[in-house]
Amino acid sequence: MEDKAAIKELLEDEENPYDNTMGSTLLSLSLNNSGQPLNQMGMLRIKLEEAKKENEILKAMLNQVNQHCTALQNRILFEMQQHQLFSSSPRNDNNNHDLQGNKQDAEKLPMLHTRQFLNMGESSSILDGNTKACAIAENAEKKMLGKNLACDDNKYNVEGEINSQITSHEAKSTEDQVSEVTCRRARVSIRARSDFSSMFDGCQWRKYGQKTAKGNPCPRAYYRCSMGTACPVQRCFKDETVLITTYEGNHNHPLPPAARPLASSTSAALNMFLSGSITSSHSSTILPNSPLSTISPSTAVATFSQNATCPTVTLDLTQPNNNNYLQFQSATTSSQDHTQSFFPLPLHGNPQNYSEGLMHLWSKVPIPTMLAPEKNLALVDVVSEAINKDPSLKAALFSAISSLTGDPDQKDNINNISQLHSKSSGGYDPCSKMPAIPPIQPYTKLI
DNA sequence: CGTATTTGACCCGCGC
DNA sequence: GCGCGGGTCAAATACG
Repeated sequence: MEDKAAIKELLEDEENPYDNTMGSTLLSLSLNNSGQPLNQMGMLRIKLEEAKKENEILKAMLNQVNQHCTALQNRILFEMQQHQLFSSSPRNDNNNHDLQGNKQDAEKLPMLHTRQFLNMGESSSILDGNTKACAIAENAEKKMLGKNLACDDNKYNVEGEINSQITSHEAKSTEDQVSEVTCRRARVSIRARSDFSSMFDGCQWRKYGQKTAKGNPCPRAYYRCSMGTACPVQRCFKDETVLITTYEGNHNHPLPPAARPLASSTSAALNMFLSGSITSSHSSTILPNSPLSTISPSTAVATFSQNATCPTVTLDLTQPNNNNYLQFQSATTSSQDHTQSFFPLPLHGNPQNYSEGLMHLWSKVPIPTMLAPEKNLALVDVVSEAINKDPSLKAALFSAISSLTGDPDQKDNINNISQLHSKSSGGYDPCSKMPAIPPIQPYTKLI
């Protein structure tokens, strides 16, 4: 019994890496079991190893589930859009080729941002706060790709990979490393009209400063994500008539459902940009089979800028839009150190979980009833109503989900979702639709 | 009383 | 080298 209790205690410590009591536990074991310390210690070590392996397996399973979830969200969105194109456009036959391509594109996209999401709890905690490691890894990546990309700590999935990048780089000259230390994390900037002084995106933010930028009467507020201990993600608001929200860094904790879609969309854009899919040399649409090829150009643009310090994606949602995609144009400015690219990017995620801020994104979806900004949240109801009214759409969704998950019960889930929102089609109540946010962990000040 | 926000001071990178 | 401005710190204050 005593051994079992000791093993249990050890396993509990293993499950809670932040509880640094392992040393004292081992010490007490060696004292309490002085009669047969070696045998029992050996057994405990074996069981500890087994527990570690099981933990790794569970982590991998969790990652896989997350990946499927994101892929599913994209697939649903794509199927809905495909259905809309087929039902509304007289040129359906001519678009088949495009749509096939779009399907492929839509299936590729989850790979990008899902990878970034999975990285959040793994690589960012290693790299964040270690600018040198970031710069070193970045340089190795630059060499590998042969492109002059800015720093992106999102690309390094495992610690071993990071270490190998660092090791391979150690032969570099010191002055190169110094020049790379100035590299900063990639940023995503979102411009949206809002009556609110901040943007509800599903995360908890703690304000730590405010400055009045020169030439701008409106102050700029600085926030840090307070959902995880020392989460490196930061953002600032430029509180104008158009709310500008800039994000920097990666979360080092699991995101709440409401925060995933927005982060997913923006990270996908960043990944496309940083992986070299978009360069300043592009002068036309990168995804030739995108729905954009059949739709007139949109005026909602996302600007990719790669200045001297960090790459930035700016999603401008202040312009009227007429399709499901943000229009990323591709252009090169006259400035040598500031190139811009524009690119079509599908919006990801489940509108059910979208918060107010993300509804600015969804307000750009070309659904006639979504014209009034104050009715942005009604999109959820519109979608659910569409699912309810159109059996073919529901069947398409079911087919898409089943093909991904192999779970026939997903049909019930679709029904549940659509029924849920058909019931809530009354007044607009942002609070009631705000997703549940996990308890906030105590704020830890960054050093 | 604990937590969040405010706000002036400070640090540091960058341009001239 | 110096000044400017963006970003951060931390004490004071507000709030629940």
